Amino acid sequence: MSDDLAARLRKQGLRLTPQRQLILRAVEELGHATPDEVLAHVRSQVSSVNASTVYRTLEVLEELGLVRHTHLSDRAPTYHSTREHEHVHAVCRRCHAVRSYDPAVVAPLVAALGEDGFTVDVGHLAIFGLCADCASEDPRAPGETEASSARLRG
Amino acid sequence: MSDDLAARLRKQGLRLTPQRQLILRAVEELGHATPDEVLAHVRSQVSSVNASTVYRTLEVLEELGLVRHTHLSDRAPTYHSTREHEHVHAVCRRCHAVRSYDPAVVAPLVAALGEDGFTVDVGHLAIFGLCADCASEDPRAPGETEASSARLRG
DNA sequence: CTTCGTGCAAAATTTTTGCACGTTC
DNA sequence: GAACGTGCAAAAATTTTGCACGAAG
Repeated sequence: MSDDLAARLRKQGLRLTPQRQLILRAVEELGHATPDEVLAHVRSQVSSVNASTVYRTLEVLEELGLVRHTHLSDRAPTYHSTREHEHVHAVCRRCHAVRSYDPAVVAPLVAALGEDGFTVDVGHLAIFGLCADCASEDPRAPGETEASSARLRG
Repeated sequence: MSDDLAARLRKQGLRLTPQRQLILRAVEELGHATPDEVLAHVRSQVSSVNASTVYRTLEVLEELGLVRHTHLSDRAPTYHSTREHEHVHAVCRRCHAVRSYDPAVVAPLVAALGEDGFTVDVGHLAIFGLCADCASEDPRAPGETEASSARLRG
């Protein structure tokens, strides 16, 4: 974990700093978090950490292979630790719940595109749709988007 | 097509305007385009179209079901026409080429999550990875991100 | 003529960048 | 002590919003 961070940084001639440790830990603790959320989390522990440091650090951590990002919303990217087992994300458009699935669910997909020479980045996959709860609660016509439902609600 | 637009607009009490026609046509002609690209395309034909109109119109068109968006890059969303057959997008991290696949490739995935009550929005799916050309041209260690390769290159 | 849509300008977000200073190795 | 990292402030880039005027039905 943190040893991992220190080791990987050293191997690249980069330095171990409190910010880098805090930001990595924040990602691990939050599970899935946007740069903004990471910043807030880190700041709740230490006051003076800058947004630009978060952006720069998340980039470094991703290069080191310690975190990854996916797009779990139409907005900011969300980062997660690579210490978790690799997983596929499914996001409910309605309630925004995120469920993780075993990569096995996309094995056939990986195989199919693989025959075409395409190597799927499974960890980056974000699958949007409607979760069981939301589907039963309040069925809507298919094809509706988050935007449209927001507008119809508003 | 445009008739479709007129009809759907009318049904919602919305109005048919030249901007809406142009923007829809731009999306159809471009295949996959960001709001910015749509704006540029429209402006190449008619001078005075505003960015905010593009944003607002893409939202309306999506509500009408005439266009959809996915996230084919880490940045802006990209819109495509729903007149095309529904398809799954695979984007190469390296060369940014976008290939469309038949939804059949994700049928097992849809089935798997379906058993869990999750309804997959196939049209929104964006699969990242490495295409055949790029994989053979210049193999890299697995786990590398676009950011890291950019940095290593830079 | 009534309602809706657009352009414009300003604001709000989110992310990036340059630079001087402080820290790590 | 040399190189790297951070905070800060400013700049970019992207998207949203309020409003008055023009256009569609």
